[in-house]
Amino acid sequence: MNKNRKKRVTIYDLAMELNVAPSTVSRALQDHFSIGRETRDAVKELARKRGYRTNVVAANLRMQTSNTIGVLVPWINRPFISSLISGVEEAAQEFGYNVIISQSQDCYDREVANVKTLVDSRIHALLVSLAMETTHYDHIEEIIRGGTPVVFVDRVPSSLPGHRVIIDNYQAAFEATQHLIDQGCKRIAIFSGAQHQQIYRERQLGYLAALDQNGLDIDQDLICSLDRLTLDEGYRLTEKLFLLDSRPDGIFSTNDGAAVGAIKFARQNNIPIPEELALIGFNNDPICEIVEPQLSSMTHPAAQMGRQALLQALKVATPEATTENLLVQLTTEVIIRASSRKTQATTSPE
Amino acid sequence: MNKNRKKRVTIYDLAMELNVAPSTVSRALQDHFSIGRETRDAVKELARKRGYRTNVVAANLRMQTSNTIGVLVPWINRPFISSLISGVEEAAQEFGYNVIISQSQDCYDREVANVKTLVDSRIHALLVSLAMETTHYDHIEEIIRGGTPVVFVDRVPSSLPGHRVIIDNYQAAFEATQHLIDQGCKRIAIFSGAQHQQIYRERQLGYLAALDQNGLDIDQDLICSLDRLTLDEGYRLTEKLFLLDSRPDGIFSTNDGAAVGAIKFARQNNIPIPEELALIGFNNDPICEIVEPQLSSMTHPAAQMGRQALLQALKVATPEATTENLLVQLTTEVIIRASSRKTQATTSPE
DNA sequence: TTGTAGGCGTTATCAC
DNA sequence: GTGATAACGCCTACAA
Repeated sequence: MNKNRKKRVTIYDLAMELNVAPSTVSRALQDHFSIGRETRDAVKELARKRGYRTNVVAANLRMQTSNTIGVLVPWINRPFISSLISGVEEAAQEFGYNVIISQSQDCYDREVANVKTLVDSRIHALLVSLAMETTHYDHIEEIIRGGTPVVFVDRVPSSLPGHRVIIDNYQAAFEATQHLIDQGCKRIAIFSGAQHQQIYRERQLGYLAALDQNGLDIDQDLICSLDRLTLDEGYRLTEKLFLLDSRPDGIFSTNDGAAVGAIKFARQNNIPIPEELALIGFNNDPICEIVEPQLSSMTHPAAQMGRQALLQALKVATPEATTENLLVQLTTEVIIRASSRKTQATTSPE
Repeated sequence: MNKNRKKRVTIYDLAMELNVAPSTVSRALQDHFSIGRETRDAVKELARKRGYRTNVVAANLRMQTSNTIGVLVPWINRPFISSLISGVEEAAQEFGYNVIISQSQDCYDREVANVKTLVDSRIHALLVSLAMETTHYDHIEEIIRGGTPVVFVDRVPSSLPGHRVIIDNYQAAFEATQHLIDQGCKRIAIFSGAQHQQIYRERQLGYLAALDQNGLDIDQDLICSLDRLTLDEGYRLTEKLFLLDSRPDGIFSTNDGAAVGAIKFARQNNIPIPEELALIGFNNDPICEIVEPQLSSMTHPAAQMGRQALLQALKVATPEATTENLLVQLTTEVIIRASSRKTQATTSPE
C-alpha cells in the first residue's frame, strides 16, 4: 500500500515537455554559461511549476562526492557537544551541506564501526571528537589515506597529525588553577580524565605548571583521574578527598558535572564554599549558573568550535587545499562565580 | 592537490579479479540464495582483502530509497531534544540507518526550507518536532503526499493527521497541577507556551481541568503564555506575578528552564519555597536536581520517544505498511522534589 | 548457478 | 547554443 513514493519529476520529464535534451535542462538549471537566456528561463519556469527538485543522490553519484558532512562524537546529549553540533549544523546549512551524526558512546569499537558507516555514505568530510576509550587511530588514519578529509575537534588524537579545532587546554587549565591560587588556595585537587586523551593530559599539565610556578607542592593524592567525569563520580571523589589527613582547599575539575558533584558533597557536609573549598569547573555549562553556589568555570566555545570545524573541513575538501595541517585554536576565559570568589565582600546579591 | 580521493574498490574490480560477472559479486555480497557457496566465500574473502565497501550512494540511487532518516527539530542543544536525537540515533544505528539532523531554530521559514533539503536527499523517512512558529503544515503535507513517510514527535501539528509519538500532555499537566493542589496550593499560575502548539494547549487544558475539578477559581492573570520559555522569561514573569494584588502560591511551568527562573526570583526576594510558592516544571531536565531547592517535574522520556519515533518510521516506510495513522503515547510521571513538597517534614537530607 | 543488459537521475565530453 | 552519449556503482529481471 505504500511505496506510493510518487515518482518524482526528473530532468527527462522537463526535457520531454519542452522538447529539448536532458542535458540542456541540466545546464539551464545550473546556469551554465553557454545556455540561451530564453531556454534557461523556460526550463526554470517549468521546473518551478512541476515542482522539480534535483535528485541529490544521483548528482552525488555522478559527481563522486556528496553534500553531507559526517560528525562523530562521543555523546549527543551533553551540553558541550550538542552545542558543538548545533554550531556545525548551522554553518552547514549556510553553505548548503547536510549533517549526519553518529555517537560512539565513548566506545572504541563503536567509533570504528561508525567511521566505516559514515565513509560508506561517501561523506564530504568527517568531523571527529574522539571516544574516551580511543588510544590509537588506525581507523581514522585509514580513511584519511582513503581521501576523506578529517577534522578533529576538541578531543583530538595525541599522536596522529591532522587538522584540528581546539582550545588551548594547557593554558586554560593553567588559568583556572592560577585563579584558585589567587584566591588563596594552597592544596588544590584536580578532577582529570583519561590521561591518554590529549585534552585531559594537557589540562593536567597546565594545572601542574600553575602549582609549580607558584611554588606549591604537588600532592599525588590530589590528582584524580575520573573515568567519566559524572556528577556522581565527582561526589564520591570529593568524599574520598575529605578523608585525607590534609584535605584540599580547592578543586579544579576538568568538567562542570564533576564539580557540581563536589559542590553537592560539600553542601551536604557543611563545608563552606568557597571559604574551605573553592571550586572551578570547565565548559561553562548552563548548570554553572544554576547550582548553588554558582560555579566558576572556563568558557569552552562549543558552537564556534563546531562552526570552525565545518569551515576547516570545507576548506580541506577543496581540490586546491594545502597539504599542511590546519590548526584553529580558540580562546577561553575564566568565569568567576561564587564557588571560588573569596577576595573580600562582593556586591552581588547572592 | 586534493581530490586524491582514492578511487575505491567496486564490484567490477572484484568481478574482474575473480573472473565472474559483477552481478555475481553483487549477489554474493548480499547472500542471495541462488549463489554458489564457493563463489560466495571467494567473493567475500576478496572483498575483505581489498577493503571493498559498498557504495551506498549508488545502491540508494538504484533502489530508489536511502538508509538515511531525517530528523528536524527546533534546536539541537536542548536537553530534551538532544536526548531525543540520541535515542533516534542509537536505534538507527541498531537497524543500519544513518541520521541526518537539521534545526529549524523555531522559525517557520527555516523549517520549510529544511524539509525541502531533507527530502532532496531522498531520506527514508522524516521525524519532525515542529517549530514554535509553525501554525500550518502545507510543507509537511506536501512531502507526505509525495510519499515520504513522516512521523511527528512531541511537538505535533494540531490539525494535520499523521503518525505521532507523544506523551499525554493533558494528563501530565493535570497531574502536575493536581500535585500542587494536593500540597495545598490555591492560586496556581501556569507558564505555558504558544497556544497554537498542541502540546502547550493541551498542557494548559490539563491545568484548567485540574483547577476546575478541585473547585479552584481560574484567574486569567495567572495564565501566562511565554514566547520561548527561557529562564529569563520565567524570572521576569514571576516578578510580574508577585506585583499582583493576590499573588500566586504555586506555579506549574511547562518546562524546567522557566521554572528555574521563577526559583531564582523567589530566592532573590526571600520568598520561601515551597511554603509561599510551590513549583513544578516539565521535562525533568538535569537541572531539576541541581537547582536549589530541587525542582519537581514531570518526566518526559526523551530517548524512548526518539527510539519509538524511529521504529514507527521504519514501520511506516515498509511497502506493507498500513494506511492508518500510528499513535504511540508514552507515559510520564510526577517527580516530587523539594520545590513542591509541603506535606510534613521529610527525611531527605536537604 | 551464473552472465547479460538495462536503468536509477545526473553531469560532462563530445560533436553539431 | 544544443543534442547525443557515456559514465558514476549498483541491483535485478531475464536469459543461458
